[in-house]
Amino acid sequence: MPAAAVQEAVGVCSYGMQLSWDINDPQMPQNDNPILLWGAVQRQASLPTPQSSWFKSIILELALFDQFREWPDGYVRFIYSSDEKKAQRHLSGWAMRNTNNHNGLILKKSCLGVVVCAQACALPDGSQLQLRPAICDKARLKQQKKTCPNCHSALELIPCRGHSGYPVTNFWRLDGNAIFFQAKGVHDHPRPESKSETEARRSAFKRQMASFYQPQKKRIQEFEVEENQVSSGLDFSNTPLENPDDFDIVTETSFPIPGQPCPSFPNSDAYKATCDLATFQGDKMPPFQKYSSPRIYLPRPPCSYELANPAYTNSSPYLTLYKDSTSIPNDTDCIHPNTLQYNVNSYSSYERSFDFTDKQHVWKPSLEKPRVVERTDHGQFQAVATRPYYNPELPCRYLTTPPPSALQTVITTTTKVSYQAYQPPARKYSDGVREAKSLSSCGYAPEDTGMSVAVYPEAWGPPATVTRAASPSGPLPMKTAGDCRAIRPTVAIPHQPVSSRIDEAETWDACLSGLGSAISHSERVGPFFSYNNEDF
DNA sequence: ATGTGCGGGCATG
DNA sequence: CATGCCCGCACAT
Repeated sequence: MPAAAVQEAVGVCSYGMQLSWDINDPQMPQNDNPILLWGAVQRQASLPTPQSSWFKSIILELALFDQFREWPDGYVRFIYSSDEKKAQRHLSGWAMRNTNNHNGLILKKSCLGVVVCAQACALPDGSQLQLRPAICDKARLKQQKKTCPNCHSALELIPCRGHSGYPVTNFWRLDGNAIFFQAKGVHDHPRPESKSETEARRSAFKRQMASFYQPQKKRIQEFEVEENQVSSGLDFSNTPLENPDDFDIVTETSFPIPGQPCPSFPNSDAYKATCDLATFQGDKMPPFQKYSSPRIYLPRPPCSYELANPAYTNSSPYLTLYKDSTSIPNDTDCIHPNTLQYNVNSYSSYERSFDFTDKQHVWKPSLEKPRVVERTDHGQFQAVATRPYYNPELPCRYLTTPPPSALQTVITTTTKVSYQAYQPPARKYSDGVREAKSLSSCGYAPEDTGMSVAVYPEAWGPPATVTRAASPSGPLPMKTAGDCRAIRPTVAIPHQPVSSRIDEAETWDACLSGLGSAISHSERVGPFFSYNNEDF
């Protein structure tokens, strides 16, 4: 998806965030005049002419719609194209369940949180279990009766209390050719496994098991006899394993070992099947447990990692690996440096936000436990900010402008405590910011896109304040983002030195070539890039 | 079996 | 009245 990558690369925050609207507004902003829009983009961004058609189409797409975000967090708003499949399905990486808001026009979903090991046991790689809560109520109850695949202690559902004590809510609204998305609240828990990951593992698990059971029929029958004696979970410790090698379906590259870069992205059935062993404990399981290798039941790559060397540069295997096309990240979230701030602070965000880098660079397991909530005397859960509260509107070029009044009004009038007043402890905040700064200036967008694009907001040319062009007849005022120099990107190819000073013309050339290479690269590695999508 | 969306109903402030 | 949340139902995957 070149456009998504480019949108992130050029530092465009989000289209939705630059217009003032609220999901409850009777009239949603319209942007139905691409011609005028293009003119505005050209003028305000001082784009060189003529532009190639592909560039124009990308700019238009970027200007008109946001690229889908799988992990929205904070009080954010996006406007997706009504053609966006994931938006049509109201997908989210977070486990969101439908919530009746008695409004047929607006679909409301609330976050279910994340399922963790009640003992917060450390997986062999140092990470911790973060399962996706089942959306269906019955399935979720069933899920909670299971045990941790690692230590067999109980599973615990950490509810989301990120919206003034209530779960984070997401709102979806189809209006014309746009799908409006609005999120309220900041997730106060680790990310669960994404839906696509769950589905991928599930299908892979079935395939793997199908191929496994076929030649092992006789043996499986024997296993099942014993398995029935085991109540639940992955407790196969009492079952025999005649030949462990027979069950070593895990590739050597399936899991990054702490302190050791993972050589390739585990985009294989073996990998997925491995993950299934971790979390699908309710399924019929072959007796793997006896095989002591942690590879057997490790879940997905670690979720609690800290960047061991946040100031690393692109002297890493990055170039080699992306050429190899074996390790392409999938999440288009939070690409631009602005969002790094909270991603770095989010101890669970590394998994996807840095899905690329955490496989190529040395990470260290975080000692931080995922228990981000504790009960208060009132039986409520209280956030114990394992990452600081942040206002996502601020890093998104709203540092000089107040949040949209409409949103503010809605939030303050529909919650018990206004979010402006919410000030959880800002533990590690300064560290996170520092890391973010390091990251944002380290030379390239470190996480995903799988493209060779570097973003240097501070290096953008003459300030060309771009106000997102909306419909001239739009009923709502335009958000004037004073710092929004989004359409004047400086994009570099990764092998270019970060610090090299180039004049403006060269900058623009680099931009174009960078975009071009990005697109060609993204196309080249499409199948890998879409791992986290439904079409992998 | 599970995910998803819809909508009734109830409680709360 | 908005909101949160429970429930059942129908339908899709």
